[in-house]
This record gives sequence, C-alpha cells and structure tokens, in this order.
Amino acid sequence: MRGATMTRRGRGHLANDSWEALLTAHAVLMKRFAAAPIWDEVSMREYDVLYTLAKQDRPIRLGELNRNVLLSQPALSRLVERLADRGLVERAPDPADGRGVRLALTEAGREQQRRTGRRHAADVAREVGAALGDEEMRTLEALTRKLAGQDRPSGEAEEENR
Amino acid sequence: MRGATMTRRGRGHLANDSWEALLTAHAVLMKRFAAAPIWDEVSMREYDVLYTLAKQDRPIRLGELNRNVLLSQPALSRLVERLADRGLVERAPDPADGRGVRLALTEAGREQQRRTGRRHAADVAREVGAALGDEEMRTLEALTRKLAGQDRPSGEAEEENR
DNA sequence: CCGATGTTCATGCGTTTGCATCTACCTCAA
DNA sequence: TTGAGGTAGATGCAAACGCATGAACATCGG
Repeated sequence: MRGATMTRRGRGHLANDSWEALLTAHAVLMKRFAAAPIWDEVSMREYDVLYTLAKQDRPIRLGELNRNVLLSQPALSRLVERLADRGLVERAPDPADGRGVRLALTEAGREQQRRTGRRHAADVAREVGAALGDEEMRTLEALTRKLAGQDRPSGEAEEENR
Repeated sequence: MRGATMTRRGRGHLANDSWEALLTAHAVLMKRFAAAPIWDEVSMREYDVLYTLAKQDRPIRLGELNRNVLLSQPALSRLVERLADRGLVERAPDPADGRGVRLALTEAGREQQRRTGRRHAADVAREVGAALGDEEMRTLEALTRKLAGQDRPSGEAEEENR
C-alpha cells in the first residue's frame, strides 16, 4: 500500500513548501519594514550594505560584500559608489590585489548605520517578537543558519579558506 | 525572580538575530537559484507573479497580488502589463468594482509557469533538501508561516487605525 | 620572462523600478 | 442626489538595475 495521502508528501514537496513559506514571510515582513518611516536618509538596500560593512572588523572586498547583498555586481558597484560620494563608505585600493577594492564605513557611515539600525531593530523586534516565542526564534535562527551555510552540491569550486 | 529588563533586551536580540539569519538564508539561496540556467524565458520576478497567480483558483486583484510580490504598485502594474502583452496573463475589468482588474493566467501562462516551476522546484528541493531534514523542513515551514502571520497581532504599538 | 587565461571591478546601454501624481471609481453622509 | 473623501490602478519621469563588455591586474604554463 502506498503512503497515506493525508499530509504525507515527498521530500521535494516538503522542501518547496518550506521555501515558499520562507519567501512569503520574507516578503510580508519586508513590506512592513519598508513601510516604516525610517528610510528617509538611507534606503533599505543602502542600509543593507552599511549593516554588512558594520559587521566587519576590517575592510572587505566588493565581491565579498556581493555575496551577502542581493544585487548584481555592477549594481552593487554603483551603489557603493553613491555611498562613497555621500561620505558614508570609503573605497581604498587593495594593496594585496591591484584589481580589488577595500570597503569600509567612514565614521559618518558608521553613525548613520547605528542611527537607522536602532530604529529598524525596534521594528524587527516588534514584528518578529509578536509572532514568535523565544524558543521559536532560536529555532528559526538555527534552521535558517543551517539553510544558508551549506556548500554547493554542484558547480564550480569555491575557496573556503585562505 | 524577575528579569523584565533583561528579558526585553534579550528578546529584541533574539528577534533581530533570527531575522538576520532568515535574511541571509534568503539572499544566499536566491543567488544560487538565480544562477540556475532556467530563467531564459521568464525572469524570477515574472515567475513569482505567474506562480502566485497559478496558486489562485480564481482571478485576483492587482493589489491582492501586490501583497505577495515585493514590488511597488506601479512596478507590479507594469510587470503585469508586460506579461499581458506576452500573452501569459489576462487582465479583465472587475465587474464588481470598476476601478479594479481581475488577473488570471492564460493557458500559455499556466503552461509557462508549470515548465519553469518544474525546473525551479528541482533546484529548491536539491538546495533545501540538502541542508535540512524532513522534520526540520516542517518546523521551518511552521515557523515562517507563523511569522508571516495570517493575522496581525492585536495590541500593536503602532497606529491603531482600524 | 612572456603570453594565455582567469579574476575583479568599472562602464555603456537598454530596461525596469520607485516616487509622485493622475484618473476613474467607490462609499457615505447630508 | 450630490459632493467630499477614500481606494485601485495607470502614467510621467528620474533614478537604479541587469546584461554585456571593457580595462586592469593576477596567475600560471612554457
């Protein structure tokens, strides 16, 4: 006899259903966050870059940044250029690699990130905190970390260490 | 024993950490999916619209669609217009509301969604399936569904204009 | 040392997006 | 019925994006 047809579906369906649920949660919450009146100085995408740079303890490369930001390389290059023009990001040539650029926040950029981040974090805490309990948040973090931290099953090689 | 202050601070961090982890997972997987050679006919954003329409059993409104798609209303309006020009989506005036439009897939649109969806679902199943076990996927789905919140929590610290 | 190949970021260009605004329609109170 | 106010979607326009490609540098085999 076949498996029960109640809620039993294949692994593929499980994977797709969970991914769809994640996408929905992402879209719904992003829309709520975008509606907050805190993006008058930096846009959400710009904040994404500022936040990623703020997490680093030393300058990072553009390509490195591009792994965390959902933008094409040219688009990110120009976004960084705009942030540099506004004095929020500093672009310096990489002494170890003449092709590369080393990106870091300026003091103004760090301050801007803190200011926007403080307000945005409150929204995140309110929305996520209202939906999930402590243990659920911990579980969600663990699962999404695991989801992101996978090696590619097929494709070209990627340097993990240095 | 009480720890109100610490609890609130801790919850805020929990919420922000889990949200950041979700964002990272979203960005990382989206980049992998985008790299797949299956978007030659419809882009990921177009597919998002086709998929959302495919899930509906009857025509939906643009604003309704816009709640699921992470685009501004004008951008979505024009995206739908392009899809309609390509014969994938049908736009009909809503008999119940002269302002609205009723959106539905054409037969070609449904077929296109199925074709792209089949290939994309394989990628999703491979990536997500490789990272999480069955029970983990079920848990992730449950948590992200809860996070998306069919109903907004009452007693919001926002504007109660309802 | 040299040329071939790969990598990193920037630039040209057509397309798409967001913001502000407009039009058309709905709702409701007077 | 009518007009004020609200809502749904479309449109003008500048900004931003993705794709293809270019320029500069790195790497490696011969």
